[in-house]
Amino acid sequence: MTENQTSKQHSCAIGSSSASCMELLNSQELELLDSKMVEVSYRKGEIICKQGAPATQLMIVREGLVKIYMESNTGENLVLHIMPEMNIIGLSSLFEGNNTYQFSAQAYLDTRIQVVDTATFKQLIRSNSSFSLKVIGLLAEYNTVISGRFYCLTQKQTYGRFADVLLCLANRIYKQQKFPLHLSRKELAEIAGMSVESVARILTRFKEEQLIELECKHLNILDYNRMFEISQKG
Amino acid sequence: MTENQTSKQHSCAIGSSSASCMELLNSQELELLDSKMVEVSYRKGEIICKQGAPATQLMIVREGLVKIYMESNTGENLVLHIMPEMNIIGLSSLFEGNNTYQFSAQAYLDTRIQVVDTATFKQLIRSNSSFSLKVIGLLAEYNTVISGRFYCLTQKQTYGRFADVLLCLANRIYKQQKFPLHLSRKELAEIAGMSVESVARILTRFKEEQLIELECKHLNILDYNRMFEISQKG
DNA sequence: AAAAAAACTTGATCTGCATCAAAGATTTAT
DNA sequence: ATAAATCTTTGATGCAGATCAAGTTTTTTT
Repeated sequence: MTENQTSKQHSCAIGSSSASCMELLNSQELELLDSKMVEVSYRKGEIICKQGAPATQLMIVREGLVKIYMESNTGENLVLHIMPEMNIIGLSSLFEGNNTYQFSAQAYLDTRIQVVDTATFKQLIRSNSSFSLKVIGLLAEYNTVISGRFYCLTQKQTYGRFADVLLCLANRIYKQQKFPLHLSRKELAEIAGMSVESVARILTRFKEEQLIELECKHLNILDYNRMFEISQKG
Repeated sequence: MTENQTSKQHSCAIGSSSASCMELLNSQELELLDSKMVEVSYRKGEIICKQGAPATQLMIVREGLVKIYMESNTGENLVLHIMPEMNIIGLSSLFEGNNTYQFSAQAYLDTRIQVVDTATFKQLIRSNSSFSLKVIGLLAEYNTVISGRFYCLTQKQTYGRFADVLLCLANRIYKQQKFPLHLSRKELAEIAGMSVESVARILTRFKEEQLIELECKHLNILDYNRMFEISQKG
């Protein structure tokens, strides 16, 4: 009996692929890229790009962790995506008639970014079909990530969404069941799309039920299976 | 004084671009495509592809209107996207490790679809860089559409979302302020992400306030500006 | 044309979660 | 070390919108 496919959705904001598309470029193309590219470093918390600004360049994350989010009039942000290294910010402005960023980006950690103008990037796409195919793959993956989050934040309720976030941190970022919880309650709330108070309540509940252990800023998922179950049930 | 960029978001499920990427193919490539392609017709309401099924092919919408949605265990669907002709279903399965569709597709109207296998499609991407760039543009646009909907369905409340839907129908589909309302309340509810009862209540309210007129299945937006305002305020 | 089924409307109730409020813990500044 | 500021927890309240229920209209079937 196969599990219902629809239950596989999770709100993890991080994609699973990792290979860089840059390694598909030949030396000549790399040279072009190098000559056009600028490297910029951001400190934790700094804004990398701003919703509404002209989208003339792409930003390649070389190191760090970046939050891609939409700002709302109410000051509450919607996190679309979290990007570790080897991801590209701004691919969606490669479509005609999209001359401004529809999102902002902020560094979660100290982050190193390579900036290229869209024209150069398009030139690389034209000249190298493997590169182009890889970019399509990346965009396709971003689509999948956002759709998954869309589903979870609209269909699951708070406990399921929060379980998702914990599993995402464990699986995609730290790759172990015990990990340091650098993110504040506010940041967790933002990712899970809920209020800070809800996060606090859910955490205490999870502790009570011995699903997790939380000491000296380290979170340990004690019962992975039940956590997974909660994330699935919604 | 420029308007806040964030207020420009709308939950319209339909993109704005229209040009086909097929017209960028040369005669040889078109020949290859023709030899590999199969055309299938679907009646209104029929399922075109199913979430969880192996994603081995792409479907080009040549005529009609298609709903792209995610199914949930509760039977409530999440509409990701509505595609008129010249759109491609399944581009997001062009990413490695994505071997099943993460969505279902259903014909809103009688629809004509051209089916191509992913391998052939990838071959075309490799051989024709303009085509490839256009595909990237399409994917980027889909990203934008889904992000916009994601924002609206999570940040706006029912009246704003419903105003969005009416404006989307008027602007993107019928291209006039008075249009036939073929969609049932249930379908409208699904698109706007709310219950059927809420749709009914909002419609009567809009009629009371003389924002719209609804007679013999034709909806007329009487006060476009206020409708727009409502959609913005959320 | 009558009966059955489906779609729509309207009011009443319920509920998940946000918001408000206030106390306790931790971090930062002095 | 002490004070100030920020973050976190916990309880109380409020509300948007879902669900429930029952009646009305429209469509489909026979």
